[in-house]
Amino acid sequence: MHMGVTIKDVARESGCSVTTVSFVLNGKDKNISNETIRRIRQAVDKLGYRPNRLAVSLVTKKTRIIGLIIPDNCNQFFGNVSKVIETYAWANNYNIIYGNSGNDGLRDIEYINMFIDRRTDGIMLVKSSAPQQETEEKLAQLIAGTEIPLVTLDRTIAGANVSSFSVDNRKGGYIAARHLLELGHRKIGCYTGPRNVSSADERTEGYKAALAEYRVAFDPSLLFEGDYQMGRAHEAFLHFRAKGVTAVFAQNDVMAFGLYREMQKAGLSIPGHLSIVGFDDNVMSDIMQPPLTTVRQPIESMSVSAIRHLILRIENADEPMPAQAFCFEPELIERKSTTVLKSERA
Amino acid sequence: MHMGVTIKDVARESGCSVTTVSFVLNGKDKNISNETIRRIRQAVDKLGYRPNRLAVSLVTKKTRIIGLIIPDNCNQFFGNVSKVIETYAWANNYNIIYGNSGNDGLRDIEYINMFIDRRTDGIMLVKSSAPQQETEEKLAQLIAGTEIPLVTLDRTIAGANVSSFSVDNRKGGYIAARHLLELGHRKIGCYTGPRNVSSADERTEGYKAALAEYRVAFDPSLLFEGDYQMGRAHEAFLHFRAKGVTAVFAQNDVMAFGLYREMQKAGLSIPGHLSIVGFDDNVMSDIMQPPLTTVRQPIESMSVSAIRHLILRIENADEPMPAQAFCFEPELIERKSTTVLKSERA
DNA sequence: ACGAATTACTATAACGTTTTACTAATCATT
DNA sequence: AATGATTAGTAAAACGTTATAGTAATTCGT
Repeated sequence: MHMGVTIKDVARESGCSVTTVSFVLNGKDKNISNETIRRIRQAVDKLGYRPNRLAVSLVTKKTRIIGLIIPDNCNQFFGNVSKVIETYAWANNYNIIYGNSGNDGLRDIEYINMFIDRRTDGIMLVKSSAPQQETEEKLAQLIAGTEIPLVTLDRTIAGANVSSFSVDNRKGGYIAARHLLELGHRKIGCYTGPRNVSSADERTEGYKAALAEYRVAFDPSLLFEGDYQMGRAHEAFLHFRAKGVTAVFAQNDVMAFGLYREMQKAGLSIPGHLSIVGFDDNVMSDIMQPPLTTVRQPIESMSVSAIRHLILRIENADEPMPAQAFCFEPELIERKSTTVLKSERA
Repeated sequence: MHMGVTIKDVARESGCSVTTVSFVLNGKDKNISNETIRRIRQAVDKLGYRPNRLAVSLVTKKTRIIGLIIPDNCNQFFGNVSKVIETYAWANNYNIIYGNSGNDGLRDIEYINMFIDRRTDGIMLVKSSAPQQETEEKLAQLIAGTEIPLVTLDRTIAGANVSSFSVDNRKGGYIAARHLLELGHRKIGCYTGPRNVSSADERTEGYKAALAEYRVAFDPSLLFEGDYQMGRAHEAFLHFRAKGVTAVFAQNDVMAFGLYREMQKAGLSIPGHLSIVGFDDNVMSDIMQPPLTTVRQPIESMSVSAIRHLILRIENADEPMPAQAFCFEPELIERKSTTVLKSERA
């Protein structure tokens, strides 16, 4: 019970050396008599001894801690990622130290340094958006310079040799836009994530590809740069109204919800006045009025694959595995927020 | 740059003892000549030395890690709590190891033991619901037996002498029910959180108090026990329909959203056919159609107070502070999901 | 000019484990 | 009866820091 019980106390209580105690506690008891084992276990129970993990880590050079960086735990998507990762880690005897970067690239770097200082066994990074060129380079350098296994999730780092796990964003953008095109829309707004964030850029690429396939000229003024949050929804709404679009592809559900709010305030109906397709398949998207048509990311399997891979790398540090980009299939979930274009605009 | 740089290397490089290096690195350099300081800093830079936090913690007996337990990071409310806590901790040079208990009381205990083993400086606990009597007692015992400062957030532990931070749930339940009563409703369903979870029980208490004040007899069959998630929404909906209630107080927003979904599926309107008031003021509640009337919890200030208090306790471990229950004011946010009772039922 | 105080350091014990290399006793083999 | 293998342990070094108690040289007060 008492806090400061050390292995020495157990040794004293059971009348043998700390070496022996350590051996039986770690299952290396081939050469220890049953009687001694019994005495030691008894002493452990009596004193309520639990090994100090700091001391263990110091000598074994393994902490069984994984560092996790996400932009913002309030965001459903990242909250979900974080939960899946922690749960899988826990089941495999790892714990998670986590940090919110707030989409500040410098924070990514600070957290990674902290993880290095704390000797975490691995790092799982969901990179911040809004990266300055310089910061991004520093990040890549920092990663290259450490031996701690690191994998990225959702967003990739330009010019870093690490394994990444993300949905096929290009394809996701493509199927979102194609869906709208098939419904007859031609003036399709694109409410993007932050520029220079791989996921957003790729979704925009896919959007363009679909336009091209349908021989619709790409009009850059139909893009509106968001931040994957709801903050700029009002400006986005104004912009799209001014441009007279009949549909918009919002690059995540949260921004789509922002548009819902603005449409409602303005007394406009979805999909009557505007068709909307989102991205993520947020839990709320099915409950919204109307239910949101969206591109589903397989968050759970992506996250599990990522953490499983990371642990694999940690535990097989000897055999070199080349960095790989793991790509997951997006899926269009058709609900009620999109409809065929009416010939006369509302 | 190289990983295994230790303080000894710095000592060698700068031509002085490790003691001296340690002193200047920790600002205890009153008695160190400027020249030596300069040489040491230079060596540190050259070698890219960063102290091993495990070793530091082992000797200082401080990890600057705080353990956080929440039921489920996917839940907006807990996700928000977790983010606020981590951000405040980070700003004060603490890091967070966190765990999802999945509302399993045994996990709470396992996590706490892990935190003890890892010598976290403090523990912030959002207790799991669904506690068995026995588990709850074990938890209280475990907490009583450790010297690590611990505070609870949102939910309190029966019979444990720890500081708690939560909204005045009783009052919250009261104002929710009173609002409905003022609108003329008399058959008011109560979609509760899990029984034996303090927050839920107290909200129900408040609901009863309001009924009493309006001289409406309390009917236990108007309660339906939920789990703060959306899972049982369908049964809840059926139950309330069968009972012919004209309004329901859902003890959190997520369950209210579940009701939204069911109402919509059934082609029924809110608040036309049913008035609903939620609890939490989830970010989505303003965006739902209709916007949800709900009882706001001041999540941010609750969480900040809790973590601030925890850190205070950690850093003033000597002066004994008695356990206190900190209570925060709920606030009714009136939106569009409630309306006056029409004399003829829909 | 002498002891006391100050300055600029350092050797070493601790923190709580794991692990390597060793010992001493018993057992089996020829 | 001597040799080798096995059994049942232990002493001590190592992990990378901090912190205590010290030393030797200089400065100061009177």
